[in-house]
Amino acid sequence: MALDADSIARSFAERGLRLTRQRRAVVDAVAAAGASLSALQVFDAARERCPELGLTTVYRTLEVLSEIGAVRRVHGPDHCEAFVPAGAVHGHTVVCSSCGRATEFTQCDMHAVVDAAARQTGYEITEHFLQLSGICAACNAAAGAPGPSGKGAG
Amino acid sequence: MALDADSIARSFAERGLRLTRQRRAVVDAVAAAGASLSALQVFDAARERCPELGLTTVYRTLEVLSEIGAVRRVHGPDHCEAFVPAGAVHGHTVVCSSCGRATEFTQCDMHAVVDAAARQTGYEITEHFLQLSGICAACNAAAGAPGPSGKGAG
DNA sequence: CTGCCTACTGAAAACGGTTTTCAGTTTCAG
DNA sequence: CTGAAACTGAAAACCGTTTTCAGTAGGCAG
Ligand SMILES: [Mn+2]
Ligand SMILES: [Mn+2]
Ligand SMILES: [Zn+2]
Ligand SMILES: [Zn+2]
Repeated sequence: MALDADSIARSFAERGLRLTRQRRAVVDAVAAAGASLSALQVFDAARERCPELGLTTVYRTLEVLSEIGAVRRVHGPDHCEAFVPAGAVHGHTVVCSSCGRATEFTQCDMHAVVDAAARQTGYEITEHFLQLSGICAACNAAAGAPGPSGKGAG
Repeated sequence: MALDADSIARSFAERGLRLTRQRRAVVDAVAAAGASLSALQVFDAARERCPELGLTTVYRTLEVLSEIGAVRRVHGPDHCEAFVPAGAVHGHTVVCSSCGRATEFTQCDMHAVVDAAARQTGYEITEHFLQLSGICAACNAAAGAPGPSGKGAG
């Protein structure tokens, strides 16, 4: 289930849920963000579109979006951190350790790794959770040349 | 840094930390567990060896063990969940979705996957967080048909 | 031994993100 | 219109974790 308006609307309808103005604001805020967002950041962003929105509704909506696969959670090494839009049924997230930008990737042929792990541990492996981090193209370019430094986190 | 008594003792000493009875109880509890343990579960297990142990000390000790790489955090799809002993400098965890047993694996040749992700996203990838789940050998055996002939593994 | 310094401790309080409760409000079918 | 069900935000409750604090343990110099 992707994070486009139509799919969302359909998923909500299927569950007997209404796609209210508040919920739309949350969806739009997550979709518009290029980076992963905490619940509070979603709240702040969404309130610019819908000032009377409450934090409670943000949590409730993110929960639904997570259930229908429209957003994915990002885990840091220490904490459960944030949400990112999920565009593909099976996809993973690369997070830029410099600026926080999050991008989805879908080319994850894990057969070799999964086979090796199965052989080593004796488990029958059914799922993989993979999350990469690195430097995004923009940050990489900025690091090599002087110029208008964007938003940096570091 | 592995989770054996000597390495732990050395790492603690290097940091000017004392390896007290309470801390030893925490280390032993994590090391003895075959599954991932939450802080509270560590507390319960460790108190059998050291009844006057406090929860505060468990958190403080797990923090140190995490810093020196003797334990690793396990993330669930929704939550940051638990701690597992870490035996290798670079290793990952397979968690049994049936019994919770956690096993470490080290054969994670991610070159192909990382290259594909880099090509797809334009990121320069520097780290990977990978966590597998599936069914451990014991659970697989128990779930299979009681007869010796009809065992289906996948 | 004594005294001193620092690491360490658990109980209790504080903290902070999340969930629940509650008393309305909105939406929609009939 | 009426009534049912979904939905809402504010406030309270919740709960795992961290901080505070007053005291304890242990190594070491004298
Ligand atoms: Mn994948
Ligand atoms: Mn690896
Ligand atoms: Zn970046
Ligand atoms: Zn199992």
